[in-house]
Amino acid sequence: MKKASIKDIAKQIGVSATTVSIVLNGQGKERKISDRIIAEISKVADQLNYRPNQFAKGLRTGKTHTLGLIVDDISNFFFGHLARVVEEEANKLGYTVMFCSSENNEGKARNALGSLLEKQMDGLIIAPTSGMLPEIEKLGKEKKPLVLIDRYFPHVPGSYVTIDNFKGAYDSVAHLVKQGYRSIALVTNETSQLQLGDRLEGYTAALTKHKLSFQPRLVKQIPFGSTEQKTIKEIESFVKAHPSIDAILFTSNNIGIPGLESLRNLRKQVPADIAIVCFDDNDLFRLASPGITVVSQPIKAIGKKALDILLTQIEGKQTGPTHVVLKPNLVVRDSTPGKSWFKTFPVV
Amino acid sequence: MKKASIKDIAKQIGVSATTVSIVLNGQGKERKISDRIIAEISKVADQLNYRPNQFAKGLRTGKTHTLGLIVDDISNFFFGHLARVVEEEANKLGYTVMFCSSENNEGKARNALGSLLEKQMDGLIIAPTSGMLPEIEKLGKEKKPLVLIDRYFPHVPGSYVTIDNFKGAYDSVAHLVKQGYRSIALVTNETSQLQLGDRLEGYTAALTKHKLSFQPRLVKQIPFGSTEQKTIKEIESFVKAHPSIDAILFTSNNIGIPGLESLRNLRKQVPADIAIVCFDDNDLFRLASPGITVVSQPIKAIGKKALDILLTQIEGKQTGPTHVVLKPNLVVRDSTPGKSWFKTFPVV
DNA sequence: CTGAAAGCGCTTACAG
DNA sequence: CTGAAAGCGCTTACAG
Repeated sequence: MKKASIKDIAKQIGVSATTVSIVLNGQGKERKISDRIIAEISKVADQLNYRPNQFAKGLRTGKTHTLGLIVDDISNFFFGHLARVVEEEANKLGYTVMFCSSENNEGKARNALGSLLEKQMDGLIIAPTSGMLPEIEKLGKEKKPLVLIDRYFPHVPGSYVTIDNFKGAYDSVAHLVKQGYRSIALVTNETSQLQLGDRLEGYTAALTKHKLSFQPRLVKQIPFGSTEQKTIKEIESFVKAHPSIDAILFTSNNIGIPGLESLRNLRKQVPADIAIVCFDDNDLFRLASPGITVVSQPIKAIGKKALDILLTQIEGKQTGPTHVVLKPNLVVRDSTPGKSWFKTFPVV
Repeated sequence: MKKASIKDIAKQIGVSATTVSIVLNGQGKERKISDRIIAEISKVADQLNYRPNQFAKGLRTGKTHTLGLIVDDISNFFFGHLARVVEEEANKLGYTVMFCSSENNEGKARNALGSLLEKQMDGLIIAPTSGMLPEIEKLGKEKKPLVLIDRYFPHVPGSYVTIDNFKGAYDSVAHLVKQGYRSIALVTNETSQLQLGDRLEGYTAALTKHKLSFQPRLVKQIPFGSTEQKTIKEIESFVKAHPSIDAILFTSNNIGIPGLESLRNLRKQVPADIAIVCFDDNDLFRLASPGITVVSQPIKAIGKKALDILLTQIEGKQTGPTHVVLKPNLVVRDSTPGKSWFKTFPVV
């Protein structure tokens, strides 16, 4: 059984393709096609299991009703959930979305972008890698509907949705200081990526503000693309090398989750030996005991907002770039109980 | 700057669209186009930032090099990681993939399928909902390249990749019995879905085999689509209503993760009060203390195998339906220590 | 060595 | 009330 086309329907009824197209697009009444023909077309379309070819349609109309989303890793909690809300909202509006994972790898990111562009996406939501700068600039010049998420390029015009990363880190450190921790380390991926750079700045600013000196040796950077095993090992040696550390701020799940394993391998107790704060919430952090204190991002709001802005652009109502910076939320749990806690409940 | 087409390139050089098409498809040498023209076409294509319109290409050739994947929920650990390996493998082979979440909701599933079909996917990988039966049958008759994952329809011909769900449940229960548990409950979603039905059968078979009577009241079914809060509440009342329960087998993450919260709300200790086994591994189960014993699925193998089969079909080398049933892996952790454990390390 | 022409499945002025 | 014709951006026999 071959796929039915509009012509097949037309032929079978003895009517023109034009008429079929009009009826199938719901303009039958409006264009005053006779009720008999409308009914017949609908019936035959059903029988033949007709499905419009969106390619042909898109070729003709220039709209594909498909959006592209490039994230670091779709299997990651933050991006997986973000993808989910983008998909859900987009579906409600009649769009479908195509996801790609960049793995923070320039080559993959470029390929993903290229293929989404060739597939004529109506618009793009991108968590860009650093190397994407030229492509993003080019897209801006071509007026391609586009919104960046999670990070952006400060000097490139264009819309984006992020959180206040500086504040997220600042608040975390302030919280740790208040709880009595004094030797606070930062473990992060490459801080060349804007949001991680901002988190580093928030960290140092909070230290300074609280009269704790910023010590570069307490900042550990782990390159993107390191395997999980390698990350675990690196964090282990880092922690071993700095026994003074009493608290760690991890700047993302893909650092913080291996980080927990490192601590376990080292038989360091959380929070008795080391307190923990991590960016981005997930099931593990929420339900583990101890629960992990996190800087939680408003995932739903980020996804919805990004989609909103993108659709405004697609509909041509654009009025210059929109910048949205949402507030992160410090969720305090048992991994940062405060040093006084240990006096009340001494660890055996 | 408007998007450049093949004609724009042709016009600028004063050559035909045919020639440009040939060269851009790398058949320049073969078709003996002069080196000068080849060079010039490549140069201009670059300058104009030419990107072939895959729609037009697909319309003409009938191939889109795009695959569709329908899963329950892309933000779920199992399906997120599955999506990731399918994406990765597909990319290597020059395909991109379009994901949709069905939420185990018939309406959404149907919409997702419809839209993937309209978008002319070359092939489909689907974790089907029960109501999809007629559509799946129809696709089979149309010879659409298709492979089902996670579950299938026993009497519908077609390829699928699953694990041995019966064995997964059977082994879990056998393990629990060996550890000394005697009142083992099953908490699951609707068992009308094949893989869950198989898990229920494995559970009852193992009980019977070990001379423990199967007690229907110890099986709790929670409908798909229940909110997380509702699921938590339902499991709470279930556990409260059956104080004899000393172990629970959860048949999936979206039951087991809320299940952990229920137990925590009830102040039930794992494993001191209740032992736990859950289908599908994830970060939480692996890193929580106690670590949760799981039936782990070989996610990579499932994804790769499904893609393999799909591509064979797409390339027309099909030789009848292929059925792959992979072995699950029982990963024993601290949530099922065995009752003797408590004698050695009494719980305070 | 290169090009004219047809066609993939649609939509859209335009005409009657 | 309905249809013929052109065209979206490509590829592919076919011809010369």
